[in-house]
Amino acid sequence: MDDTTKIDKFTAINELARRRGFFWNSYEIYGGAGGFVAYGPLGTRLKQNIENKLRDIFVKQVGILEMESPIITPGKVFEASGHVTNFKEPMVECVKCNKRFRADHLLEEYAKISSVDAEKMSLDEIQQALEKHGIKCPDCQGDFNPPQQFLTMFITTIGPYSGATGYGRPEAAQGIFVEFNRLYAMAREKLPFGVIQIGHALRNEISPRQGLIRLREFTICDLEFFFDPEEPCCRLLKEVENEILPILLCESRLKCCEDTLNITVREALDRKIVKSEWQAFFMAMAKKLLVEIGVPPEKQRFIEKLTWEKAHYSSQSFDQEVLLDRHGWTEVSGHAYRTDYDLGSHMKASGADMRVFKEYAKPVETEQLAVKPVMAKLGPVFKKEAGKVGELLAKADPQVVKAAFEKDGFYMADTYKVLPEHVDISSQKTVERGKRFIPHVVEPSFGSDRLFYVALEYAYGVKDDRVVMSFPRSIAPTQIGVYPLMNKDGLEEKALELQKVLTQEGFTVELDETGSIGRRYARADEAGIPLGITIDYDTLSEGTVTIRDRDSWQQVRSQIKNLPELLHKYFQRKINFENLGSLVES
RNA sequence: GCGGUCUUAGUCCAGCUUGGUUAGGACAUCAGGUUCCCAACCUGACGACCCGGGUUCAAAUCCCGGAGACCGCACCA
Repeated sequence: MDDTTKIDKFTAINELARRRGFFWNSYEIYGGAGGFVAYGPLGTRLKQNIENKLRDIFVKQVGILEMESPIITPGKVFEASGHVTNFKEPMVECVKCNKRFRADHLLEEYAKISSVDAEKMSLDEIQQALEKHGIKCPDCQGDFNPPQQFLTMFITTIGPYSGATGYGRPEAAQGIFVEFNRLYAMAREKLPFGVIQIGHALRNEISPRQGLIRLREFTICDLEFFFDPEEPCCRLLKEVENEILPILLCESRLKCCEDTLNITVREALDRKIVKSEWQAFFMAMAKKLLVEIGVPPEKQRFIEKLTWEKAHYSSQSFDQEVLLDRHGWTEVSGHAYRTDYDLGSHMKASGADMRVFKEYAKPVETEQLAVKPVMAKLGPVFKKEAGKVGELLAKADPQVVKAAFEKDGFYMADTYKVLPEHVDISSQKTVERGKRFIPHVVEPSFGSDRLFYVALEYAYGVKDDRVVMSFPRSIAPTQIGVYPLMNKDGLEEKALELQKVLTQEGFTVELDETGSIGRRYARADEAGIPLGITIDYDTLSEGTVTIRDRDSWQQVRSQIKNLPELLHKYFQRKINFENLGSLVES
């Protein structure tokens, strides 16, 4: 990676992206709209490859179930989940300098009202509190306008009636939670299991900036992993326990210290820095994912979220951050321990039972003394009062009743004198086969567009004044370029033939026959094509081709008939470039 | 939302101060020629003044409004 690039990478990449069709701002012909982007041919493939990498890791390797649910969501869902309350921010604006502040933050800071209390306050209450404590604009001491709510969810109407409020989902997670019962059935009613959803989400950001980093419409990858809080052990932990997690802890952050603690997954758990084994597992997997899309471990870290930074549902949160050239440390994934908050909320609001049944290893048999009123005896004695006496006896503590009989020969139920023959005191067996509980959830959540941008930035390099996009071979939007050295003598036909063969083998292949060979290599480098295969006169006479490596610009010579097998191995990372043929001396 | 800087072909930039014929260059793209293993060369083609309004005989240029971009502040569950 070239760290001495002169212009900043954000600018260079945005320019390259527009020129080569990775992505650009949407609606340009109408002047553009902030926070919306379009992906071009190269970008779409790269983004798909990154998302498929995520699928490969989580769906194929870990066995997470994938699902897809609607973006438009009935109001009730986000009322239950707490988003309608929490995605609203009370804001005040200074009449003098027009600066805007979070009203709840002002109350916390200047009136020492806790964030929990501040969140519960209505707009009127906030205004009264601001006046009562004489809070003015911290910048210019000006007065504030009345507080207003800013809702960061997109709101719409479902169907023709204005009563049916719908929201554009700000996360894909709720789409999973609301379908929990069916998904649990798909998982054959066994914990733990996870569900992932990759899809669009909408957040009406106040001012989206920074290109792909903050969008109003973006692709989110939410993975909800459900487990039994009494069995929090992660069966896959062994695979990652020695993986190093670079963590920036709350306590360091509060001291304004940026030093990360580099500890293994095992240590982080032992020292209770990460509370949940599964959360630690997913953090380790997230680190691996980023390495696979081209971000070296030393450019990654996890930052523990401070209490007031955490989402309303989260008990412990870490953000995975990647160091970017212009924006510094930037969040690419969030890891939240959502406990049973979401399922609990939906259960309460919808009335659906979202608990799971857990069978005990052995049924629990409990034997207890029970007082059973013998109504046949009670009736004649207490007449109309018999029912009431029966009730009193049923509620009484059997031990106390028994002791009273032994000591006094009778038991006083309220004012009624009960004799031993009026009741049956015997031990009763109850068998409990299991219990019902709400699973806990850990959630890794990735921003697909950010992963995409990060992949571009880390692939970006300059060699001999040429831009080379060194994507890892597993995510490169185009895998192979095929070039006839010249457009005559049958070289073109041979190239076309090879392209067809390789395409049928399942590779993404591009044929480029215009311009000098050097120009075509340069084009390919910019598009990040890892391998270039050139058809020359020796191809016609000896059946060999040259294969060029994007990053080293080295070439090897290989038999054309061996290509499919060699290339499959290369893209499966079983062999490296040097193994593709014999090195051509330059 | 505020303040600063900015917006001209696919991309990057010049022109604007001082209004005036056909808005200039580089790269990219396409066609033809030539060359043939790292952006060679020649000929040609394609292609732009962010939007709206105003001033003026005349606006890329001056004025007003809007949209968008970047930086800083604020916001980002």
